[in-house]
Amino acid sequence: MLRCRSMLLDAHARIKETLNATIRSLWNIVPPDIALNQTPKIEMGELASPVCFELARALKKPPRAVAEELIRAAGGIDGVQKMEVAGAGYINIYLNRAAVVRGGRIRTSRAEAGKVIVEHTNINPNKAAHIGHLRNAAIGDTFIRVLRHGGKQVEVQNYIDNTGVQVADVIVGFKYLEKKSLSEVRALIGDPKLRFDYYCWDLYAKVSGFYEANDPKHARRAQTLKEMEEGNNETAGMAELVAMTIVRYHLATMARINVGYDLLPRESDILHLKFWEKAFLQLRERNAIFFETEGKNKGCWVMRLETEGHDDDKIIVRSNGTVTYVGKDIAYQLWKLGLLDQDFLYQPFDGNKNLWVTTSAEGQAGHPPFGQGKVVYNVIDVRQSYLQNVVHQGVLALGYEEQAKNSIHFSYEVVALTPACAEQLGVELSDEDRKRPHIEVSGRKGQGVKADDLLDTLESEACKEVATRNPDLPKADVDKIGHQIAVGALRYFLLKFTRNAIIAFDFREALNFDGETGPYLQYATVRGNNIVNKLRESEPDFDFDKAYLFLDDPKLPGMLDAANDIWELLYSASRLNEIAQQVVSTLEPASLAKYAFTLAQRFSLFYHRYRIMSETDPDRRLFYLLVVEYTRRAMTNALDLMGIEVPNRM
RNA sequence: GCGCCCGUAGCUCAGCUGGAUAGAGCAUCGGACUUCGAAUCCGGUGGUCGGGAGUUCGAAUCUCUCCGGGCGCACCA
Repeated sequence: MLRCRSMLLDAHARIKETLNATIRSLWNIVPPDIALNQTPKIEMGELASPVCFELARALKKPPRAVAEELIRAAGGIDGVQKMEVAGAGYINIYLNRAAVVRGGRIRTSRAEAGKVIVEHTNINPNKAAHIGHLRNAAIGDTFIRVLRHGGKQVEVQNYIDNTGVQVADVIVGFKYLEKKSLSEVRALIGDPKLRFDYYCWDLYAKVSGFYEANDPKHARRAQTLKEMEEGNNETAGMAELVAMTIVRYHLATMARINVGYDLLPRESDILHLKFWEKAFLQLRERNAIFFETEGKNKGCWVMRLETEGHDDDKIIVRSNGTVTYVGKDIAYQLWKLGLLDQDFLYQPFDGNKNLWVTTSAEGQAGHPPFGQGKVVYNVIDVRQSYLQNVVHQGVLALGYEEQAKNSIHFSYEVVALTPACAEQLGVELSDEDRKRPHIEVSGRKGQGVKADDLLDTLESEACKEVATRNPDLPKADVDKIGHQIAVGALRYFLLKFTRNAIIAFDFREALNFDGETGPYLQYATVRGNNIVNKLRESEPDFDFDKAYLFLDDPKLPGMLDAANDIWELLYSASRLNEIAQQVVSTLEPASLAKYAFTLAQRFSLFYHRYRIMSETDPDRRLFYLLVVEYTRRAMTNALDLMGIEVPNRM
């Protein structure tokens, strides 16, 4: 039997099992899948199964008659108060309300065997981060929080492509466009008045123009890449310095929105430690790649994809012997899955023992075991589906079917700009462009919203609000709360869209703090906390354990049955684990965001409708307090899973 | 040309493996602060779910087709 960690999920399993067994014994047929849906209204029970519609056909009886018979034969189920026939033949299931609420206080989350590796962020270290990168990080970080909540052991990797074309392009900019030496670049980095990642953002945008005018064949890029790969020269030194400096900016930016990592694997180390050679031997031995002796790909090692013909062959090793990005990614993927006979060396990053970086020079002992993932998630936008598929095929071609299945591309759509927003940022648009639903951001052209700029704006707007609402609050507190609200607004904004929706970014929408936004959820939680704080102030001797003890009070079931609106709130609060599990199985963090919003709405409704502190009936007052405690806890947990903090006040 | 994604209210989006009267937010109109804080709450307006056909007891959801839009398919990453 499945190991469930929630009273509700246990109940689901029991209901399905019972109905399944009853159908089998009653009619001697193989039961269809027992779907459990939500009812339209809480008064109709919590769960509904339409299974009798399907059974009616096989049994040639009306659905309602089938439902009657099935309910009678099923008998009682632990946690279920009653089952009823409803509508044209639904089975409506009414849970034992008190049992659900009592079960909600038990929280077990034992660690599960088998490590999960999640790779996210992966920004090319050649310029400042933009909103697209924030979406990736928000999705990836929320996902790892949900996995950990479910008891999974998770390792977070942020891959650093420090020897790629994008870094090379910025180096070309420094060396040939600005004619700067390594020491001059170093001086630039040391200049406290200058944001080096922003500087590179602009420089990178100029490089395409430079190529057009001076180097149409991109010879300088090729030369730079070659020098970077060889190492031990000024170009390689500059690339290393530039890339790792920008990595530090990226980490600082992500830390602002509560995103962190366990390991930074670097492409340069994959090269120097010859991961590719190990992977190449495997691929060649298993005939996963072929040496092409004729045609357009003559002289290359190619991978044959599942499609017909040879036109779609993917080049893995170029005719000049260099490896493509996909080749290196296959090697990295094999390492993550524990299928490569080779490991990195590791060092703490900037002396931080909680964040490690790979190295090919001198490793340090005492690092955690990295890699060897049982399941690997790669959080990468949908435009890379084709390449991810090639990597997947590579793992499969080596015969690792199980590992290929557990190697998952967590894809999501990009962040674009509304035409109005693009123009606001100075992007020139044609009349055609203005009619389009969105304009793609382009790092190459320097078009886009920088992550830190957006965060700065959000923070200053939030601080303004906090200051006007709390005139006597010290500045340090205003800043702290403003920051928390800004992060709440941003992370919720990035999470509320389902992953295959393109976000058309717009400042007005992103800077909104009303309605379906992070601050709304934070506000509801703060209000809940304030009710408790207020009570502590006015009645210092009040014993809060009494509210929890009320769980076992014989009056609780009656009160729950009498108030459908309150029950709906508590039931909603009880579903967090169920939703978290759904996020993992569907790879859809947006459902957590939507859930948390609905919960906040119900909670807001509750504290408007009921006076808690001034309630004169002592039992009723305890009951309401229990509701506040129970719900604010669920809200806080839900927000935490999204990386959003609850301010002390707002 | 091949492949993937999208089309639901004026706008931005939800709608779980098909299920009961298609939901939110924004915008708009009208109400609610002397009682736990109005970043809130209550109510109104607003939808032939892109068109058509099919499967089904039942379709926004599945299949086909057409229309409209986005993205991918390099000896770039």
